Amino acid sequence: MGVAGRRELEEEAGLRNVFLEQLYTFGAVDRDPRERVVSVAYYALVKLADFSTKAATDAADARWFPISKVPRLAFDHANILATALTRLKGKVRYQPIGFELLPPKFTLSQLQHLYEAVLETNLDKRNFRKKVLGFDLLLPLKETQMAGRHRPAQLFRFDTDKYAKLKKRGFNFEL
Amino acid sequence: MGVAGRRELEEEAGLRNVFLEQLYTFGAVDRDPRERVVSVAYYALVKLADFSTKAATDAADARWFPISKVPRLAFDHANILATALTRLKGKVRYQPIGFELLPPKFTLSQLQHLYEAVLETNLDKRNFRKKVLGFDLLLPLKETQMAGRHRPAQLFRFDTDKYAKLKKRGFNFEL
DNA sequence: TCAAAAGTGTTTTCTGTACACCCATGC
DNA sequence: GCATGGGTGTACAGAAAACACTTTTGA
Repeated sequence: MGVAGRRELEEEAGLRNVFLEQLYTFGAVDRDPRERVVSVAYYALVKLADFSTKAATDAADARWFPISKVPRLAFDHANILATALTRLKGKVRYQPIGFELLPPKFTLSQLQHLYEAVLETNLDKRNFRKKVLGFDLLLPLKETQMAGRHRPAQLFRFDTDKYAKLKKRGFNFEL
Repeated sequence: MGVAGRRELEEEAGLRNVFLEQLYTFGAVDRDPRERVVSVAYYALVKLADFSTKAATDAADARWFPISKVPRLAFDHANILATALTRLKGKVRYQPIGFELLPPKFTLSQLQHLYEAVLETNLDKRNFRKKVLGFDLLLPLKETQMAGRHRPAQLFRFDTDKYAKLKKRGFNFEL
């Protein structure tokens, strides 16, 4: 499923291997029922780095907005966006999709900031680390990341194989 | 949304006021792509009592199966059913949809059996009652139900108004 | 009086949350 | 040496889980 959407994304925006999920199918009831438009909406999670390089050049009219600054949208598009955000907030709590939005190597702080942004809350650093490391899905690398004049941060990568196995066994992640 | 599906249900099966939710939109990729069939699937929760009376007469070819005994289904229908079951199991945990499947007056044991069936587990009687009554969404009636040679059971009804209000405030139910 | 389901509290374990200080680095 | 974000452990409270006996009825 979502094959067409995936191909679209790939051809139009040059993005592959992104998290892509069907959102909802919207039927515009308020228009002429004989000429009814039905939109099967998908949403994707795209790393900002990927987007700004490849996609920005290929799909010239695509743009990037912070949630708080999205302009007025045509038709029911605002509604669709709202649906997507609600879904994302719900989904992020029991499925570790946060990792889709980070580069392959990332620090725990980056991950935390991401979750804080999506959930629109603040999280306790120690508790966050405790919990997320407790899932045993993050592999510490031998590298660190130096960014600014402070202690370098440990880099991790997400263990997709392990995650796939646990998911098959009906494992439950709750952040 | 789901207006058409609701009308269908009402006209074809004579069922109204049932819980109806969009499930997923299935595109049959494996058929000829130019003559592609796209199915927007919905699922509904129907009280067995309603179904066997009204619906059974109107929609003559509709039948009722226990999950374990559903016959082989055509096309991708088995896949659709599996999707619905997964969704139901997930949904039942944070939204009290169990009540949709019971008559207006019901006992706590009935409710518990329902949850056990859907979740495919056993639940502790005392813990279940404690939790479910803790939500303060069940109103005890002055009636009891006698069914068999044992102590009669207290009947309850679900407080839909209160639920609607709590839901608006972003309340979180977790069973 | 027996079988069968209804009903009821307490203890223990686990999970979530709050909270403060040292560390490594660049300037 | 100081500013900045990285990194760590413990104590407390509330939630979840385990657990066994009495009650009411029909036969």
